[in-house]
Amino acid sequence: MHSKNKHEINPRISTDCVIFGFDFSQLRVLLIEREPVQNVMQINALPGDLIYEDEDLDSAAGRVLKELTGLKDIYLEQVGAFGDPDRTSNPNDRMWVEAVREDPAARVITIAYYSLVNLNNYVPQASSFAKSASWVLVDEVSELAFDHFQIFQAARKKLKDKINMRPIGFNLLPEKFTFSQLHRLYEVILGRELDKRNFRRKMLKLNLVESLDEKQEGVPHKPSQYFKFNEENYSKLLENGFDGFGF
Amino acid sequence: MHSKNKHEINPRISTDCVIFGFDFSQLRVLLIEREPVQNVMQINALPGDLIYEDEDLDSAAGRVLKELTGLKDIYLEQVGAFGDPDRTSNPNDRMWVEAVREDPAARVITIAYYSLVNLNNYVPQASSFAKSASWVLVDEVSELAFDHFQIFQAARKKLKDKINMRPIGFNLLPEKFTFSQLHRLYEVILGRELDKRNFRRKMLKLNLVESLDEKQEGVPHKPSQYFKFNEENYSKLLENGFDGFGF
DNA sequence: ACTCCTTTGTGTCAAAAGTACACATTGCGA
DNA sequence: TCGCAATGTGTACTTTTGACACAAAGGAGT
Repeated sequence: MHSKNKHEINPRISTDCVIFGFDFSQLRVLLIEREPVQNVMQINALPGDLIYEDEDLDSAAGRVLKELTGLKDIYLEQVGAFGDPDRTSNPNDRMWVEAVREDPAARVITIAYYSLVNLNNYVPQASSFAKSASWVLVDEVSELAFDHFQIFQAARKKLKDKINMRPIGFNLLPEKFTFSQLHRLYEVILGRELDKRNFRRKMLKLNLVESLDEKQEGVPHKPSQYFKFNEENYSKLLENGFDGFGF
Repeated sequence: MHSKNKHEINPRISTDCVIFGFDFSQLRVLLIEREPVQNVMQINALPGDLIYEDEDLDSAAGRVLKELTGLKDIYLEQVGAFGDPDRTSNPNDRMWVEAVREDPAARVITIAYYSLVNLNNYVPQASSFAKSASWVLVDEVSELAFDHFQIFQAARKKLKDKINMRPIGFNLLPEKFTFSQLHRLYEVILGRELDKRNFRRKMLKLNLVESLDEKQEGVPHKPSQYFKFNEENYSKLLENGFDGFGF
């Protein structure tokens, strides 16, 4: 008749963060190694941990990320919930959970978040149960703990969809940047080449970047103009419901 | 050092379904009324309930939907996780939870799913703790239980984004349909008018619909041609990575 | 000072897609 | 047979896309 029945579960909720970092040449993702536990093979993992009782999901993700990697004030967006009952089927994962968790048998459902940041602005500092935290090239990510690889892939897809839906955010970009850097960003995320001239034309029409009276210096080639974002136009565009780039 | 600490939570996981139904003139959403509980004001809710221990999230959503409304075999897609700690702050909701749940104080985190179906193919049959289940016009949805209104809005936005990304699925459409019906579908979901001729041109170019040798009968005006979906072309399009309609 | 190297920055043209718009056709019903 | 209501169609114009190549700037090495 209603939900009072023996099937009710008693799960744990965790949150995992997929932080993409871009240094204007390559796309990386922030991974941790966990503190060693006897007999458990070292394997990379997304920064993630159980959430607290009175914490909303978004805050929990921010806190966990900070605790494990030192990164803070990052705008996180939800990827979704992941929670196969056999999420902890890998023996390594199970041993780790048994060593670390109060209730290792409990089922865990995780809410994943992602973000894209300027890699140079964030230097990860491992703490809590993270032994190390570092930026790994996305193309070199292989085995990850639990279902983290699946989560990583989902986040990557979401990032790709997103860049076509909304102009890339300010959080990512340095104060000033060159067009080539912006160009590379799009190529890396979309995973394909974009014609230089067509890219420039399209981007300029959006009026989201404007050129500064400043050029690169000390480069052994024609110096490029620096640009900055126009935050005002960006807000306007978002208000009016931006409908996609279509690169 | 690690996550063995008193903050760990002991939450419940539920799933809520936002099923949009279209009858080729209006867009509706499937809502239930819960069995009355003393002193609890009747209020609409999304069909949703706690999940079982060994159930993956997707299956749980399907099961819950079927239990409450009789609808089954509906392709559900995840909207996301919702779980403000004060989700049950409304007194009505709290009373209802106290009457119905084993552990009414437990925090609940819900994973929301959505779908779009042909309203005429699904006749809801309330059961379990649902007193009634019915299709409500989306524009007439007002107060809902818990954070269901927020979930509903998120799902609606997702649907809108989606229709621009992927051609509308077969699950929705009857065997045969007219172009006007298809046209109306897009208008209703996008919430704006689309030029009839341009819509037809664009849709035909996709090769997803083909005309049957059959016309409407008995209508007091020029009868329209019937069309059907071309499932083969649809699959092909999805494989090749369809990039959006842009209506 | 000259040459080389590397990266920047720019324009055009043809094809495709988008947008706006009006009128004849069909079949029923009165 | 006239009216009504919805279907179905084409064209002209504008905008966007996509492909494509070469001169310009500045440092580095000789």
